[in-house]
Amino acid sequence: MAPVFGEPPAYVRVADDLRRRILGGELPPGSKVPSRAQLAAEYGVSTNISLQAMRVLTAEGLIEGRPGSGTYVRDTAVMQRLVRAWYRDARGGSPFAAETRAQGKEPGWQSASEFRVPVPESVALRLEIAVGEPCVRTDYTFTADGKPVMLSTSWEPMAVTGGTPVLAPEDGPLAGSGVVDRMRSIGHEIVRVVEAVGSRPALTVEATRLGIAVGLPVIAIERTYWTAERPVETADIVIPAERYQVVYEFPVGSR
Amino acid sequence: MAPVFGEPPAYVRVADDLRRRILGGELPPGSKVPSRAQLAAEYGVSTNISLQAMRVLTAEGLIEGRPGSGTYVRDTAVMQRLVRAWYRDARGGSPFAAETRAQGKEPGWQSASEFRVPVPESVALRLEIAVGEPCVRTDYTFTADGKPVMLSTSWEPMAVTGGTPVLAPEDGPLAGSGVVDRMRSIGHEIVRVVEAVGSRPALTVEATRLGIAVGLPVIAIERTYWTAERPVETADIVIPAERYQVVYEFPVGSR
DNA sequence: TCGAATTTGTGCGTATGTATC
DNA sequence: GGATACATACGCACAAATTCG
Repeated sequence: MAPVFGEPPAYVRVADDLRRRILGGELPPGSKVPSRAQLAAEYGVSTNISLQAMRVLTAEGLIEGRPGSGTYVRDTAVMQRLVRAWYRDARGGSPFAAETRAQGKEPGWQSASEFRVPVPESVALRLEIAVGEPCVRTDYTFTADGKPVMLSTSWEPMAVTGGTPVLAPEDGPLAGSGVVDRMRSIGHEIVRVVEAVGSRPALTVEATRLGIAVGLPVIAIERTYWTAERPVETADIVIPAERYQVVYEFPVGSR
Repeated sequence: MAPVFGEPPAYVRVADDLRRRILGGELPPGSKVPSRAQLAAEYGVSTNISLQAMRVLTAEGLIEGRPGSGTYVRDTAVMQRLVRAWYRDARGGSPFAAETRAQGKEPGWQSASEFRVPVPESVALRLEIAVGEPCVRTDYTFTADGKPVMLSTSWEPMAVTGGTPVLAPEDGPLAGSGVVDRMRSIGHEIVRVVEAVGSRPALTVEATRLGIAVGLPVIAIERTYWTAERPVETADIVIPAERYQVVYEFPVGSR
């Protein structure tokens, strides 16, 4: 049948109705979606239309096909929350550990630093330094109960930390402390943090480290710590979007 | 030809190679992608495989078909920022307008309210009310220079605003003001806001309203305003992730 | 100006392989 | 082993839009 001008294509019609049935609770999570043949009969279309409609819902993450078995409504993943409250850094210490323990999971992380790394342009702009300036780059993998939940790549100009005991975040007297404490110990008082939150498909390297499929959306946060004068640290933080929300909380009305 | 076990399907192979050519610069933004017939000849597959491969890349937002003309590599959009600073709501007024003007664009919005809507479970949990309680639901479409940039669906319990002049956000003496001002005028002092930021593929209805392809990632924010006692408003905010970052800024170190 | 060719978008029927029950 | 279901793949057809001679 040729598409009819002026109304949505058949596969969109079927997808929309299936979505309505799923979101409306008629087809709860875990339940089996009618097979292609059944859908074709129900809606008076060919099985290829059922297929196309199901592909749309699969791309939306609503359903999941299991060959030979059937197509099922995906479980509404219990969203974990990563809290980034306004008061978070005010207390010092490493934010991630406290957050994770508060949710009853055991935090952990691995990190590795590289020194005198020439800073790439995108990072140089954020740190307000010249392209190629030497920096300390530190790669983190954060885990909760042993499973990776967050990646972070941190950049600090050698001009700031060079020759100090806190040159490498994982060494020295303040190992494991947050950026705020480390910077304060060498005379840089951090007064604000800016987080730019975006979302994009996971790169191959990120997907591997996080144990997810390539191309699934991740939440990408560009975080920059500022003293009164200048940015002193910036980091690219990557979180699998499917499992996590990032929660910001701040006060209102104190004027 | 039947799929060969152990290696990726033909349409994935074609999609992967096309993606490589696009990201590698061989096919720059704006350039024309080979037609279905050309691709089929190039890769030795049927035109349906070309079609399926192109559908994958379309879903990823890399290419865009123009009927009768061809398929083109999409322009890499410039990333705009939506600022949600800690001090934002402290000043009153509508946050979106000021933010947008600050970036040199003309803000606008349409809204429509519906009354005595029984609240669905997901929203009831956030508002800490019983499922089915009557609420005012308001749908917003926010625009910058006439182009839609943000959707929002707001929920307010009738138990809070019923019988007051600010029942509908777009009517009354404080039309166009922010939630904080409207609530204060009826004796509810908002003291904090919580925003849970996630990312997921766009639903069809959202993609249509935002003018993006279905399935492209959107940033989904669940925002809830709290008085000292209870949540009084919650909203689902949807922003195309491709074009926007959401920026949070807050102070550090005042302890 | 008009019509033919091209291209995308949509839709149907069929065949085959593999997984599950 | 057989029935069912999903995933992949091909060939064909047609409508609408664009392009070009």
